[in-house]
Amino acid sequence: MSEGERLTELAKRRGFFFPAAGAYGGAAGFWTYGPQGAALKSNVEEAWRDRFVVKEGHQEISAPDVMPEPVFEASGHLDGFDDMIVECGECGATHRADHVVEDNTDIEEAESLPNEEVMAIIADHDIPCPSCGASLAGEPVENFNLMFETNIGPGTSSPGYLRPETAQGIFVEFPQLSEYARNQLPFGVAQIGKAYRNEISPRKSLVRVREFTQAELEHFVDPEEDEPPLDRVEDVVLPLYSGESQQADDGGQVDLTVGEAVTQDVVASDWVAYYLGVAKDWYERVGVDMDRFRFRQHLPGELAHYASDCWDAEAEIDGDWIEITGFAYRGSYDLDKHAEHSGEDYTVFKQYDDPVTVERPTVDPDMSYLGPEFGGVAGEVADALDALAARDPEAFDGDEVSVEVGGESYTVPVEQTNFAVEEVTESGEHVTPHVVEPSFGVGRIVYTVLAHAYATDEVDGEERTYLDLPAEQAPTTVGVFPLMDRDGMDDYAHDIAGALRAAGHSVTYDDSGAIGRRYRRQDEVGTPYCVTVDYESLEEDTVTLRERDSTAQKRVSIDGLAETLEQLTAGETTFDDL
RNA sequence: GCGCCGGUGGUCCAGUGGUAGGACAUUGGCUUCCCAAGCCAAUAGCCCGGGUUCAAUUCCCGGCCGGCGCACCA
Repeated sequence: MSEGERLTELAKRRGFFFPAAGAYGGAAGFWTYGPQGAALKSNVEEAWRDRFVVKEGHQEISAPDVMPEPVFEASGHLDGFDDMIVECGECGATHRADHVVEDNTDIEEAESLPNEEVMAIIADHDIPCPSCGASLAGEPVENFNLMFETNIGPGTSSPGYLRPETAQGIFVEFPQLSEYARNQLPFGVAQIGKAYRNEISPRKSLVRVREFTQAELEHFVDPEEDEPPLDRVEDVVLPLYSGESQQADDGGQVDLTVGEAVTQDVVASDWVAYYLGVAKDWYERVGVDMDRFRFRQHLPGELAHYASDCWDAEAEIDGDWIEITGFAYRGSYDLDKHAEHSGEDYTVFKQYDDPVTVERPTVDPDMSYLGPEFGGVAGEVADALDALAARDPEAFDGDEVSVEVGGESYTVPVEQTNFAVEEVTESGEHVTPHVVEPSFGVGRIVYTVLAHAYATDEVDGEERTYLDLPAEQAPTTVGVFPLMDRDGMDDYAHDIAGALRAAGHSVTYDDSGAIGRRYRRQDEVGTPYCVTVDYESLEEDTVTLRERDSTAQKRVSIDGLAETLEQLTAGETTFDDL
């Protein structure tokens, strides 16, 4: 059985995750997290929040899942997510229409052409189906959009879309968010939420799904000035698989510290390098096996439209590397787009320490001259003069100056332009922040953590399955059992379970079946500790504390039991030291 | 979306043109004072629709779901 298969089996049996709406046949790409899975996922999210929001001093928001169409016009998802598809009438295979055109003609960027035109090109060139060779001429070219569409309110006049990434919810609100950050760069805004993509074919359980949870951070920085606090992570070792290595015949993964990766320019962006370092430690914390983990650089052809450099965190399962996080330097792409489409201001005003005085060439053309002289183009001539002054002030050195408007040359006496060089005092400038984006796929991380935690060993000649989840992530912290369900041991155990719950622990009480069976149940859901009440407990107020991974037991006092568990799960003490 | 394979209690499987059986799990009881023990009992299933047939879980067609390959993965 593959790792994936045995995990899927355990996940369903123990309540981690299973296909949604199975009673109605299910819907591909949708999964329900059961009690254990929801708890694990929530713990992973909480650990992310702790590290990427709280510890970094960032802010978290929660934007809607549905946004109106213009948001996605601006973000590029309406076009970029919209694939042109042509279906072969012979074999039924579907192909990217723009791709078959590009592959069979000299035409580039066929995606930007209208569907009818692409269809005509296919017919003109009699392009064959890549699968079966039959002609695709005459087959309709249609759109397939990966976004789920809906209508906002009654009717269809106001289309909306389920967001295909949570990021746009942050970008679009930048003007407000900047205000809350007192317009001071840098600042980071995070969001944990659902995103939706109508994938053509969902695969591999939680890996490729149609509804998923993202944990994204958009760190807005001043590209001129802001530097990441690299000293905090410079010694973190990164397993890097660079684009260069991927393309080399004998290339492989190279371990470099964050500091080395930056000085050797393996990771181009210091900001990306910083977050690779932060993230590496975080993956280890939540239970990703570092022997099955790497950072892989996107190849040039793989880069998204907005990214200048991008690294993925990947985890290995069943021999496949799956992307669990993307680290992208998005530049000012997103804010520029929203500024352009919305007409709102997506910049911050950066005030200089000292105002600077600059010499600025200006013109103030005498329109009472230009008007009669040039008629309808007078305004354009004036604009051209203005632009020329900024570009080439020396053009105004002579008696006359010429500009071109609409292919015609217009000559104006310099005297009439009122050319001057003024001293202007500037107190600052408008800056469009650049964005550093670590984007985590929570479900994939949960899946990876489970796959990597899956372990078997032998206890008293019997095979045992357990999840060696980090205590912090485990759905349940402690199982509490009465050795026998009688003689007051049950009451005593109930009291302990109640006290531990009151102290904030996640507790499972179980009095069913033999004690060994109960241990194994908890092993399979990764519960790190079990407490058992026996006859001795009733007289001496002690219990046995059992550790999951070693199955070792120690007798401890019930006084301070909650604190002991707290220290164990926080890693402040070890079981061996008890 | 195309192709191949598959879909039987919660899980893993066996089996059959006359509506099914095991193992594990679950629940109750007995037993048992620390690692899935034993005994008794109970609960629980043929993915959906259509067709062929006296009769379909079984054969055929379509759908849905899953795995794999191709394509896709901004």
